[in-house]
Amino acid sequence: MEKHRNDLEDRVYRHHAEICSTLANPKRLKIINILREKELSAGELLSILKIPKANLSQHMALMRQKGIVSVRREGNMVYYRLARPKILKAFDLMRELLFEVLEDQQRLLKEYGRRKK
Amino acid sequence: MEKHRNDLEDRVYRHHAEICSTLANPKRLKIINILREKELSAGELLSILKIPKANLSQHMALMRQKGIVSVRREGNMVYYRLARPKILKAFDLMRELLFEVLEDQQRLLKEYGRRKK
DNA sequence: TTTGTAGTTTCGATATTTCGAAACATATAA
DNA sequence: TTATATGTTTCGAAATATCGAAACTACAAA
Repeated sequence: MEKHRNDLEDRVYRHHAEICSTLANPKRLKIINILREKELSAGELLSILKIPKANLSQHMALMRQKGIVSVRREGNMVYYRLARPKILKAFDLMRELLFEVLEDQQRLLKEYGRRKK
Repeated sequence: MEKHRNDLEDRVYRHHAEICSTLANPKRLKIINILREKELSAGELLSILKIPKANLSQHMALMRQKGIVSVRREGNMVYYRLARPKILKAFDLMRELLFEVLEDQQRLLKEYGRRKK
């Protein structure tokens, strides 16, 4: 009864970690940022990213499965778009966090340097 | 000259991915959530988490290195705290995103079920 | 039907992450 | 000093993630 709550809590943390993992890859982040403005076909993404199409397809399959992107078929082509606006909020927030950290580290390095070794 | 911009852009995406990776683990997320309210010593975290202390130390070292937590020594003990408020914004936003995705998936399952197989 | 275009899936090799065990470090107490 | 309490680091094994190559699928045009 208490155990169940913990199991549930742990499952939530695992899902939480999974959705973070989905963002934890440079190519996928780049794809998300490219899809920021408008939906694009796989081919259009390929011409921007210059990676093998099998690899793109793998990343897109993962993001589709995790609810990050949605798909629309039109004839031969497959169009991808971000599945929800919050993806971009997450992308932007994580990048802000990154810059905060980098600035802090810069600042620390300078202070340390000022102490003449 | 154009190459350099791309290299820089790719390096930013790699760093961006790294900071996402730091959140992409259930234990670390739990630790972040526990540190939401106040700083805690390693021992206090251990008594909540019930994991081996070497393992906790590994996670804390990683988060320290990535600028997620800060440390304060006091005698024997080491106190950890979140290094910046934006960590919690990120934690909360990612969890909201998770719930949005889960709700969507639930909804899809129901709609699909209504179609009688 | 055959061919071509656009994209996906599977397989196996490599790289990265996670974690327990054991050794190590550091500060306090006896 | 020696012992104890609190953490950390290193090492190697297991689990996960990434990716290229090749086979495969879906649709359209000839």
